[in-house]
Amino acid sequence: MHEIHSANIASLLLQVCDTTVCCLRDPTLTPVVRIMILEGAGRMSINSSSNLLHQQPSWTDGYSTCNVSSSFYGTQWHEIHPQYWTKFQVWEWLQHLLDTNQLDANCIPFQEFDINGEHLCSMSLQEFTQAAGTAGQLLYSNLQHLKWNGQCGSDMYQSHNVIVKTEQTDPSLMVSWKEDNYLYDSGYGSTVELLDSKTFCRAQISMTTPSHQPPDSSDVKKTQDHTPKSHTKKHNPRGTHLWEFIRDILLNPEKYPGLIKWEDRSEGVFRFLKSEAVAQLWGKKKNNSSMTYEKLSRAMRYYYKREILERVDGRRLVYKFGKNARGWRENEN
DNA sequence: CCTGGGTTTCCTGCTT
DNA sequence: CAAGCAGGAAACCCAG
Repeated sequence: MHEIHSANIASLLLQVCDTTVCCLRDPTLTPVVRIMILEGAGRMSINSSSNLLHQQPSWTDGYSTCNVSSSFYGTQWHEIHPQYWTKFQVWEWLQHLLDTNQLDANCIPFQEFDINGEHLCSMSLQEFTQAAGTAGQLLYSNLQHLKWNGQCGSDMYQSHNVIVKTEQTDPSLMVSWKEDNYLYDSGYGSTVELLDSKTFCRAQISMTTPSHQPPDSSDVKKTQDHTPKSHTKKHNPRGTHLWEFIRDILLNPEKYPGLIKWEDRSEGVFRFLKSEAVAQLWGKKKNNSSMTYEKLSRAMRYYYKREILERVDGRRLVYKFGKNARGWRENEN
């Protein structure tokens, strides 16, 4: 594996070319110039077998304040220009868009995006629409923003530029649904209403250009009147929930291979391979060095009652996602 | 300050 | 015997 974490990348680049890093940290540089610098760094890369795509330094310090937890500890997609994303980072970006907009996993066919950042950046709006339907517009718009602004504005990923109209007409039903499905709050500062996957699949998405969006007079504002501050976020005190953390490991096996594996992908059955390592990773995420699998598993067992997990009798270290766990299916319908 | 959600910690007893 | 499971109880943290 060519896993190189951001800290390693920074030190690597410092060794290779201090000036490159310094240049990249210059906030006055435009993304285009940063790309040129990166390309230069790529030409002077350490050895030809190293994968340049894994050696990108931060391309904007602005991202450092962005609390994006969908990719947890490695080089994060938002730290580098989309042009240099790996396939995995493309998927992370897609996942983040799903999370922040509370979209359902089946709204974006990940298999259509088994491509790297370079390929992604070359795609036209039409190609995005072909690949991802109505969600393609969202992807395209967001990518353009990333390509040319590279800002991690608190709302740039989110719904201020998306109108979602559903067929769900009974407000009481919607309220009921929201009460029953509070679980999938990713904690990313999502500003959209929670959407049932089935509801969303019938949804219409229409796009407006963020830069042309009047701040207070649009339908969008009426439909999605949730600035990050005003949004009444469901409780998620410490970022990603444990079950989401577990799910993300399962969905990103290349990131942390050999920790957890699917036993039955379609049924959502999975098994801990390195239980203590997962616990330590979870503890690291929570700044809790004393986390153990025993404690983690207690938290896991609490999910049974909430039907986020189902019991798997007689099998050690085996769990199964329940009906309230979302985002783990390959094709959620 | 209070409350509730989501853990975290500790524990006992049981099973593999 | 160790490791894991089950679940009660209480504490803790944090956002609303």
